Amino acid sequence: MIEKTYQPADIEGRMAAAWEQAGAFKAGRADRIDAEPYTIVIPPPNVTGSLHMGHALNNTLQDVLCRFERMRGRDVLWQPGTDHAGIATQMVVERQLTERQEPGRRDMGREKFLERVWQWKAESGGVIVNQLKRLGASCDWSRERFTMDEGLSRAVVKVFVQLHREGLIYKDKRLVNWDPKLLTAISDLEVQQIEVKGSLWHLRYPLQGKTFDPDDASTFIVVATTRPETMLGDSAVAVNPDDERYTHLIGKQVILPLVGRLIPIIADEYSDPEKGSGAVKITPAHDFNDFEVGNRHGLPRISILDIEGRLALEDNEDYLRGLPEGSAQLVEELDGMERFAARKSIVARLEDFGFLEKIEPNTHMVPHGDRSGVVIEPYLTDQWYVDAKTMAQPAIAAVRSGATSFVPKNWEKTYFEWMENIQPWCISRQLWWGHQIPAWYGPDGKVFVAETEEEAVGNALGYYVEQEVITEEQGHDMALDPEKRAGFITRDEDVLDTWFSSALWPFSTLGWPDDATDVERYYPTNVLVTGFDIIFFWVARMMMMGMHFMKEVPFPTVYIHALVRDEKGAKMSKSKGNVIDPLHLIDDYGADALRFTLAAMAAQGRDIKLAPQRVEGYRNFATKLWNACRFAEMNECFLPPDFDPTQATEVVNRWIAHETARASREITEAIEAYRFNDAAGAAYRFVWNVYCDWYLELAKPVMMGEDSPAKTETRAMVAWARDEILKLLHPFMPFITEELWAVTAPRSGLLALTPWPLKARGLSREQEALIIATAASDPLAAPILMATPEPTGDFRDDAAEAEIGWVVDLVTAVRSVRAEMNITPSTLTPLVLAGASAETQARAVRWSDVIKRLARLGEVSFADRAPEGSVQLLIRGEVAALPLKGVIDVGAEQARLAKELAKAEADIKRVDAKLSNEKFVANAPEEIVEEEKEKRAEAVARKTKMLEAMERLKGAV
RNA sequence: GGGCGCGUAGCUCAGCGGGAGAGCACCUCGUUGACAUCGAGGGGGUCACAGGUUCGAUCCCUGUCGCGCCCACCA
Repeated sequence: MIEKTYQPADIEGRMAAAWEQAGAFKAGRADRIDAEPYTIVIPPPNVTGSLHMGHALNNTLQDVLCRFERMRGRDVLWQPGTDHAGIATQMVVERQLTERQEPGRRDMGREKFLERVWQWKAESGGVIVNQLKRLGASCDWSRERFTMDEGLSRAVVKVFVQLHREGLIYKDKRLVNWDPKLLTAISDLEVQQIEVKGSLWHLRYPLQGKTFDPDDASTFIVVATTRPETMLGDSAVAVNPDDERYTHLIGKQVILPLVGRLIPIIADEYSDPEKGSGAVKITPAHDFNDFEVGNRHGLPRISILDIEGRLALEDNEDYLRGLPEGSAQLVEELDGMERFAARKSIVARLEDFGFLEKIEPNTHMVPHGDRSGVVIEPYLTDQWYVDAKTMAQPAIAAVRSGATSFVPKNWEKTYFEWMENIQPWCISRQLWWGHQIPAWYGPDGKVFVAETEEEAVGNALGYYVEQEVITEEQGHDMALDPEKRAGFITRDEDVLDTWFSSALWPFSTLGWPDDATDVERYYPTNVLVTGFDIIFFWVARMMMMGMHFMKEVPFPTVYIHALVRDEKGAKMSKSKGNVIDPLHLIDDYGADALRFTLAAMAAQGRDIKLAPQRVEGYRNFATKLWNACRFAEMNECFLPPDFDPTQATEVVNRWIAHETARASREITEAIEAYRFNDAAGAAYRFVWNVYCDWYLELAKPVMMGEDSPAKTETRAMVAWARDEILKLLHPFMPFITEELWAVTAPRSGLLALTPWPLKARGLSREQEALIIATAASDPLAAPILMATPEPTGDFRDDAAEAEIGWVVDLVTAVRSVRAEMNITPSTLTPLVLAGASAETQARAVRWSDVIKRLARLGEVSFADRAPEGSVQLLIRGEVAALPLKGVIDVGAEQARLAKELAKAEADIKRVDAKLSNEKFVANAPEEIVEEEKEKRAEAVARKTKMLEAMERLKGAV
């Protein structure tokens, strides 16, 4: 029994439980052991995450594909899991500690802190998973993984060690993007360039050997900078070798103001005569470009900041080296000063001594940490890097060759652009939460990388024994006792970038490197579904790692979907307060409505501007479906087990079978091509505008009538088409369809596991017959293929389409004219078919009940000519007349006819213009020309009928 | 500075070489036996602008204007 009203919240919980209980989404089910696998790995959401609109879209699309392929009999593995999200998670837990006024991370110590994070994960890490379940995601939840699982951690270590051995991971001291708030290095991708209104300070650097005079430009050189505080670390001034203003100064020295250090004026192409003063200060330790210049000229790197971005001058050997007497005072005054305060202070001092020439307003891009939001400091440290340039080569080639392709294709350009200009990937992070780098150091800083501590320590001790740093006996003791080697062999404290483990996701989740069984069966995956915002972060890196370790692309297709924005097109963000919470939408309208909305809007573009009203509209669609099923139930529509829709005899039934097959094909082809919006649109139109608006209405008179073979057949067909609809909609609206599936008939299994409409699989008649025959003799395949008897005949029926088309046209035209003429619904108007063909007359008789009901007609009769004073309609070339003498306003009808006539004449004129154009006739394809000729004939006929109608109307006056 | 994309009905968006579509909103009518979360009918668009290609352009090409996004170390 179907409930009277559709209440999503009620059924969603029940259906989710039913799927869970049946193990419906488990990969490798016994009944599919011989089936072809279909694999998708979920883009793992952060454990700290909660479902936002992007997740909702992303997972809806994946779920549509998975449910679709599952119904087509594939062994679907949708691999779920979450990402440990290093920085984000650590921040969450640290915030929690602060809120609870507990000791901070550093006070607590690494081990304790990590315990706390795991504890937090156990308590709160499951939130997003449950939210995905609410959305209806048909993942194999029994296989849920986490990037810091034991198995995945082993994969990380193995990959690190192997890449290190191959020289593709190395340690290097160079400038990194340093986050002075989070106190860690971050990768280029985690840096956001933000436009900032700042200043350009022009500073005077006195030339050595001249007496500095602010009013005498020959005594100094002007450099322009946006970061005056870094001048403390300057080690040169660069000018362009071709810049004639400065050529005479090349090789001379300047005295660094305030500091007193002598630094050279060098010639370097980097200096752009157009920019600033044409002379630029070089600070190799605090600027990426200057670093390069410094390397070219062998300049010292003078780092003047500490990890928190404060001036660090005292005890700073690099800074103090070569400074004149008397510089101690400055060091004392400035040491420990925060960088922006230092900027002010230094500018003030420069101004005091006349070293500041001018300040110009200057808007420029300033790097910010995407997590911390603070200004990133280029900072000189030791970090681990992946040789991304080398690893990118096979990944680029794979896309070039088409082994992997992007949908839509234009994203490949973005991919190539980035991959071909890729920089070394900084993978070490000064955090605690993450995969600790498997590297150990000896007392001289030598690195030992190995998969286990045991191995690394063994190697290290062996080495130091050999080097006679320690005795064999000492080495033996240290090998056995961690305490004894403490301080001698130490492990690298740092952890890896979160994306390092994510890059392995397509194979690490399948058991690599421990167990190859699932890797063999499910790798490579079939498609990756994701947003363009993580092409670089994730897709590119999976391609690199997949190519390197699996020697095969991780996925042949990357489907890039849009980003969800708010109604005005702004990116949703908490700070803007424009976030639409998908869970609220689910509460208000149901998960099915939300899913359908997202699928319907998933046209391949850049972004989706979501208006909540859309969701309401699709909730109404679900209600419509619900009520259509109730209607079938009320009319005792059941599907007999041996029913064959292709063998129907009633025209209306043949017609709906034909239309259903057409819709199935459309939907199937659209999903196969990742045109989710087309698939959803086709389903929507079929269910509402074909099945509900016409088929059920046309079927009503038969179903309300006496029992008859026609009634029996119609009941069966109503049920058959309904079942097909439930199948076709299931990938988009799994909950409501599963519920309706269960309550509309006794079923042997879940809709989620029911075969997709077979005719829609694009198989030939012979192939289908073969499958059906195989299924009959193969018990394993039976549950999949035999659940529904498959049709034996052909669905296509042009005659039925023509006949129902006539009915639809007639009813629509009559309704339209009735509305225009303001005829009240209670007035039943007679219908006279004038000069109707035998075929039309037969149709009119067959459909008399229906057209009377739907068009509010009285008697239906035939005549040679339309009665005088009647409204005359043209239905498929023949006249249908409504004798409304006295009822209608003749003037209005005249106007209506005149309008129709004018339209017909305009049509003729337009077509004639084409057909009389020799070039058109000569150049246009034949079928187009034929089409135009047909149009002309039709328009001429229409014109004739209109003229006649006007004559008849005159007669009435 | 490079790259990508968008400007189609009041709003949100499809379409993309042969007379423009949907949902919502709007107007009129409707308690007809699944559904008022509904039904019937209707109004509303020189498809940003200007050139070009073509027999034919909303669709292809070029340019202009407006908007958005991504990448980039430019003082």
